[in-house]
Amino acid sequence: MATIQDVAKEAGVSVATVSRVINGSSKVSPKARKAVLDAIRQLNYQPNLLGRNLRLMQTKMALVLLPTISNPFYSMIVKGMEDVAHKNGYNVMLCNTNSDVSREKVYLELMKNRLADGVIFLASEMSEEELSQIAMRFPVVQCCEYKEEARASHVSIDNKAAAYMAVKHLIKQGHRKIGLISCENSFISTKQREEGYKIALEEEGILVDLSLIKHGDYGFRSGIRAMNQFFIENNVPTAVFCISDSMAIGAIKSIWAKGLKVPKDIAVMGFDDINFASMYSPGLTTIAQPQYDLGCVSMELLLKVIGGEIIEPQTIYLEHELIIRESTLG
Amino acid sequence: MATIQDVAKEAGVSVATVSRVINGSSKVSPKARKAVLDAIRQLNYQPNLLGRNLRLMQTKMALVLLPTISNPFYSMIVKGMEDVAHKNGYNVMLCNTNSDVSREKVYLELMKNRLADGVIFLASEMSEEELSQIAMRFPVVQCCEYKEEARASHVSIDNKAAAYMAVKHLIKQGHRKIGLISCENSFISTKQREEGYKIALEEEGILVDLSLIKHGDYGFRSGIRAMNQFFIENNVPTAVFCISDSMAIGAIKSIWAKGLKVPKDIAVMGFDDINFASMYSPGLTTIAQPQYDLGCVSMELLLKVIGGEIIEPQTIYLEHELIIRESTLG
DNA sequence: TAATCATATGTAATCGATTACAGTATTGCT
DNA sequence: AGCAATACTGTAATCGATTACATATGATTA
Repeated sequence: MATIQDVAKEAGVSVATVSRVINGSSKVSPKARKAVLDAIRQLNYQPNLLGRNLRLMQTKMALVLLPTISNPFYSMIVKGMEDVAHKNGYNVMLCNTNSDVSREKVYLELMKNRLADGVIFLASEMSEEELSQIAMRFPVVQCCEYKEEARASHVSIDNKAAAYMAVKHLIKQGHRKIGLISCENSFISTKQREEGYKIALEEEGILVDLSLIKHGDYGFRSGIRAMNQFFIENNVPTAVFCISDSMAIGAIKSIWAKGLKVPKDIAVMGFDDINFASMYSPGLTTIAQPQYDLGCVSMELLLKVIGGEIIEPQTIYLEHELIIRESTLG
Repeated sequence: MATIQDVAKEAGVSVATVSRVINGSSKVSPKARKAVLDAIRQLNYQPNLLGRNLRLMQTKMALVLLPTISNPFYSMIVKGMEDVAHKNGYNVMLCNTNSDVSREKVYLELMKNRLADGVIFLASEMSEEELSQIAMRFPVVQCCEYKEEARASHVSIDNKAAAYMAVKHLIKQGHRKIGLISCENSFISTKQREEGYKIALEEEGILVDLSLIKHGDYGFRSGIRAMNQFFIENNVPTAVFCISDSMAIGAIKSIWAKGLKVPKDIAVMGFDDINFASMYSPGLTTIAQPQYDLGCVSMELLLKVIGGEIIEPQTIYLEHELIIRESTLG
């Protein structure tokens, strides 16, 4: 495997000149440039980035930690991140954490070991203190989920306003007994969506009834179970707002199992607008997040932090959108 | 940021001793070891892998190129690859290629530039010659999809046998007029699944009718369109085998739109057993690939190639499984 | 022509680790 | 005590790039 030395020798110049040709960092005579280019082609030379990165103390690599790539919600976000990164000469290293803190930490070692210049967290499970610690020493951005107290930038939608909009839509359809299928976790989005749900009800003078709030784990099966609870308790709402599309689809399956129709008997709303939301029958009414933009903006922010353009943590909210489909249109 | 030099000074030993403590490469006196360990803790030292990797000319990093992370089919495969990699001190770098050859090549540069020790391709779009070229110079494994002529190892299921099994199942259910929704692409799996379909029919003395073969692009919408074709041409099979689950779900949606029932009027089969296959109503009969194992085996193979234990390209087939659900059970 | 300046190029230090080799201290044995 | 073997440690070269600084060359001007 050819090195810069080999190229220099082949071209009859010094390594400095070869380096200058490669990086275009300063003037090189046309003759020398041609000799170097010829030698590079001749030897099929590829610069060894290990050497370069060591010298420059940078890797042009960004870590992206996400719970699982199997969640389609993340795919457009990642696409946005990648597009921005590539536009700026950066590469993205995607890391599946499986929502496991120790896995997260293993991957963070890559940054601590100088194999990445910065990190974006998607739904990290780490504590606020740990995150703050890391953010103090390295460039960090949180995307979608974030820790309120952590001294690190974040980019997300306004989940409270989005949930508020969702529930308002159900109320406008004439519903007064509205269930919520939420999750028992520590994500800020969960808390904020629950808040939005409550505020929308209260604003209409509807009492928040805790027996109408059930919990799942974002997943399809948990949506079935949560909806079943309503039937078991014989306390069935006329509309259900689920904080994930997968749970909403589970809820619909549960409703069908009782011989009821969606939305005629019970209206169902999801959250996230995963691909499948439009593929389903009935099409699922949901809240769309600007996933691609969330990814773009997060990466832009990270690159600025890496570049030292930003020191103080930033907070950026992007717009969400209500997507009305058949599952709530009586 | 502390370096090994700083640790050496703090501990009052040489860098060699520090390195030996870190790597446990040879005997170090208990006293020196303690001094080094203390200094490391004191200075919060993390070895700079850029230096180490340059010296050792390895990165303990494996590239995984996949068309898109949004395809749930890949997620368990990737999980398997990651688990095996981590067990062997390796990290995985996931790269979204968007089925774009130029993107693939950009990512391959990372390996050519010594930032990764090897690469696994999932459904590469590169030509056989290009793949062979790369496999000659670097450790390469192909997973699931592969180029027949490329001189590189591959791990996959036997797609022909799997499709054969699928169609046999439909025949056993009493179907004689069986449609195929395939794809127009150059993937070997497509070709092999079509072959399996044809052989199963011929074996039963059923003539292969080309008007019963439609093409999509793996996606949901293309499944709708393909199924619609049958209705438009007024040449509707009693069962349809789709080479992807998403197209199968599209086909079901199209069938419903005609006021027909699945499986009563038309049976539908998919391929891949994506998560959603079991979430759908009716549950989708499909062929499951051992995704996790495919990932594990691919990575094990790659590590062996990297380690020089394997020189000649290997071919490994894993077992598939027929998953029978409601969509074909009349 | 000599002095000045601009341009092109090369030498060698540097990044942070690993490790061959050499050297020193300690131990065991006779 | 003397010597060999063993255990430990340190010096310095090395990986492959970048780049500050020095130097050589040629062009320009007084």
